[in-house]
This record gives sequence, structure tokens and C-alpha cells, in this order.
Amino acid sequence: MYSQTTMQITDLPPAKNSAARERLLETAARIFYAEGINSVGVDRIIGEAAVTRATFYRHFPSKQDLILAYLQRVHDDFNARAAAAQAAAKDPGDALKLIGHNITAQLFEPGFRGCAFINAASEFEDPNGPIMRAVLAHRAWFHDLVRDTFAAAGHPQPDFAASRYVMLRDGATTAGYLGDPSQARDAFDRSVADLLRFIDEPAETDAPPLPRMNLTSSLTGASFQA
Amino acid sequence: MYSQTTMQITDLPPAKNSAARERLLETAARIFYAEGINSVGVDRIIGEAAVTRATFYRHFPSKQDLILAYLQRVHDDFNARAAAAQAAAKDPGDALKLIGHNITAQLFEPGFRGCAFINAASEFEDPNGPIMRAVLAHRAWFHDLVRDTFAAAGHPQPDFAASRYVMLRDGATTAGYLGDPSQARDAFDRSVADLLRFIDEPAETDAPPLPRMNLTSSLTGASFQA
DNA sequence: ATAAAGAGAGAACGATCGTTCTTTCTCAGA
DNA sequence: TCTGAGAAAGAACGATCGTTCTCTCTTTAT
Repeated sequence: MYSQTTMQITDLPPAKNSAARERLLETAARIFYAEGINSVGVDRIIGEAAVTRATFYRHFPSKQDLILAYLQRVHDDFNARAAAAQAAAKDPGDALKLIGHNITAQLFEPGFRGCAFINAASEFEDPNGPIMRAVLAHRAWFHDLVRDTFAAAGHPQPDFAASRYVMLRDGATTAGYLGDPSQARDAFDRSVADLLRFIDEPAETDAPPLPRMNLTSSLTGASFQA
Repeated sequence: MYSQTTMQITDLPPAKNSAARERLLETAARIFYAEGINSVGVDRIIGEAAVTRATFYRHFPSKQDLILAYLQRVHDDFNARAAAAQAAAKDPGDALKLIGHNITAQLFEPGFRGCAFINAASEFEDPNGPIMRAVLAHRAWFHDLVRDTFAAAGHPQPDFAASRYVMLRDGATTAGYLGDPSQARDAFDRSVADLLRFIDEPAETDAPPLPRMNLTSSLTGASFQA
């Protein structure tokens, strides 16, 4: 019911078709996702892809280009699935549920290791570097997609709802990997249903506001990790 | 109001006091958290810690021991803050709020890069390896802490509530780093308050609908950042 | 048919990886 | 006082890092 155009989250030039290139990208995607990026060397990838070094550097001028192509591929996959969910949905609210099911279904796939973009972000800290830019571009794309769908569904505050949706997705993805996938799925589905309730009951939005919480707690030393 | 014992998430032997060791650990914690683990070499750490290689290997038989000591330190810090929150809270429900404030306050600290354990998990895939075991031990500890606190607060489904609490924390931590911290904080605080409502308004059955959320004060300026 | 491009095979670059080593100096405990 | 541990200093190990190179096929387009 919505049309979606492919979106480029990187500055990579259009790739030529090539069996060797496809093997490289497929191998890199599998290994990068399963084991991380910085701990995997080029030798390992060209070895498992059965490709020579020269061929690798003909298609990817540097390892960074391969990483970006990997992220672009994951994004394209995500994009295709979201488009399919929207095409199959009978209305925008249904689309949000289907997209959610897509997400929670992944938690149970063998080899699931969380979100490829979140994982990549943990390995590259420069917020202006090409990898982080790709991560943030993907996330902005997803947020906008969800926000537009909430808006189409008639949600009174689509931006707010989208932020919560994205945050719940982040939590379900992480907790589904490092914890119990079933509980993550249940919690996510429940929360999405709560968000969608405002579409059917739009008049009830002025419930008593919750007390504002004081952020400066009595705890002293602030340190850096969460 | 609760006493908490320190907990070992690694198998490291007790460490001796040493200025050089402390400098190494402090430096490693800073760099590992800011830039990742696998992409940082030992030379870099001993250089910034102003320590020689021999001294490093006297205190840490291998780089992996340094990584584990780093995770243990983050856990100890987390543990101390949770204990302080519980000590300062007037009741278990209040403790959950204070712990939550601790979490959301971190999103605004300069240099915040998400959860150190989630980041570490993305770089080490072996679920039986010592690093992943430390990550999972820390998460199990936190989940149990939250569950016990929910139970003490009289929540009808403490395990379910704890799973949601942890998942919301994961989402807020990630979304607060890769997105807008303000929206992440608001969404987290609101959701925690929703979870705590079951203490005052006991649940009906085993599939309790969540109370309505308040939307009015949610859209405070900043939108999803990139 | 001819030229251009893609791919295979493998040597080699300097740099850095994690780790081990020897040597010297300092300082606190016995 | 003697002893032994901690720390500084730095050379060196083999391995791997990302990258560049030459040289020889095979495929494809003109």
C-alpha cells in the first residue's frame, strides 16, 4: 500500500555485477555479522570467498568500502522486508504490526546476533566517519518510515510514537540476543499494541500527567558507562 | 534498604594494589569504552598509561585479562550505584525509579557511547568465552536485582516486569546513544512509571492491559537526530 | 578477430598485532 | 643489611594487519 524507493545510506558508487564480488560481499556479510568487523581480516574473507587479493581490491578499494557495502546490503534487506510488509498490510496500523513481527521473528533465527548497525556502531566511534554516518542514515530512514506510517494510521503524535517504536525495537533486538527472545517478543508486541491503541481511542490522550522525575538523584559520582 | 554484596562476573584472581595497574585499568577502560576493544592494541594502552610492556604483562597475563578486568570494573561501578540507589530509596518502587534515573542520566554525559556490555558483546561472539560469560553474568545479575525489587514492591508479575525493565533499559541506552537522548529518557521514564502502576493498581489477570500512557508532555522539541 | 576487462596465483611492502625476553634501577620488608 | 618484588626501558619474536604489485589466464564486447 506504500511504495518505497531504495535508499543509499552510503556514498558507494553503483556496483558492477560480478560473481567474485557477490561471493566477497556474501562472505563478508556473514562473517562481519557473526564475529564483528575489526577482528576479521581481509585474508580471512578472501580465503572463505575463494577470491584472490587482487580481485578483492579490484572491487573494493579498501576494507572500509567492503564494510559500507555490507551495511548497505543489510539496509537493502531491511528495506525490502519493510516494503513487503507494507504491501501486505491492509492498513497502516497493520503495517506497523507486520513490521514488528518481522523484527521479533528475527530473534529466533539461528545465528541471530542483534542489530548489525548497532553492532557496527560499537566498533567505530567517529560520528562523522562513513560507517557511523551509514548507521545513522539507516536509523533515520527507519524512524521516518515508522513515523509516516503512524501518521497515516492517524496517530495523534506520530513522531513521539515512532521514537518509542524505534526504542522498543532496539531493546527487543538487544534483549532478544543477550536474553530470552520469547520475553523480548512478548514485551515488544505488547508495547506496539499499546502504541497503536491511540489510533482507535484517540480522545483519551489527556490522562493525568505522570509526575516529572528528578534527574539529579542523590547519587554522587557520575561515571561513563551504562 | 537492600544490602548488596559485590559480585564477580569474571574468574579473575583478586588484584593487587598498584599504581601502574590502576593506571593501566583506567586507561584501558577509557579507550575500550570510547573506541571499542578489538581495534585497540596493547601498545596504545601502555603508551597512554605510561607503563612498560613488562609491567603490563606482570599485571595482566594477556590482553583478555585486561578486558575482563575492564568489564568487572564497569560492573562494580554499576553495582555500587544500584546499591546507593536502593539505600537512598524510601521503598522498592522508589528504588526502581532511582535506578532508572541513574540510567537515563548517563545518556547525557559527554562521551556516552551506550552500554559497555552490549558493545563488548558485539565484538566477541563465542557465547561460552569468558567475555560473553561476563556480559551475560552482568545482565543476569541486573535482571535478578530488578526482579527482586519488583517483587518487594508487590508487583504481581515481577519476572515479567523485570524483563520489560531490562529491555527498556537496553532500548533507552541504545537509542539514547544513536538517537535523541531526551526522547529516550522520556520514553524510558514513562514506561517505568507504567510498570510501577501495577503496584498501586493491582492487576486483574495474567494478561493485564497496560494503563494509558500520557502523551501531552512528550514532544519536547528535539526530533530524532540523524 | 582483437582488445579490454575480470579473475586467479602469489610474492612482497611496512606497520602493527599480542607476547616474551633481558637488563637495570628503585624501594620496601625481613 | 640483605633480599626480592615492582617498575622502567627497550629489543625482539612470529603472526597478521591492510595494501600494492607483477604475471598469467579466461571471459566478454566490439
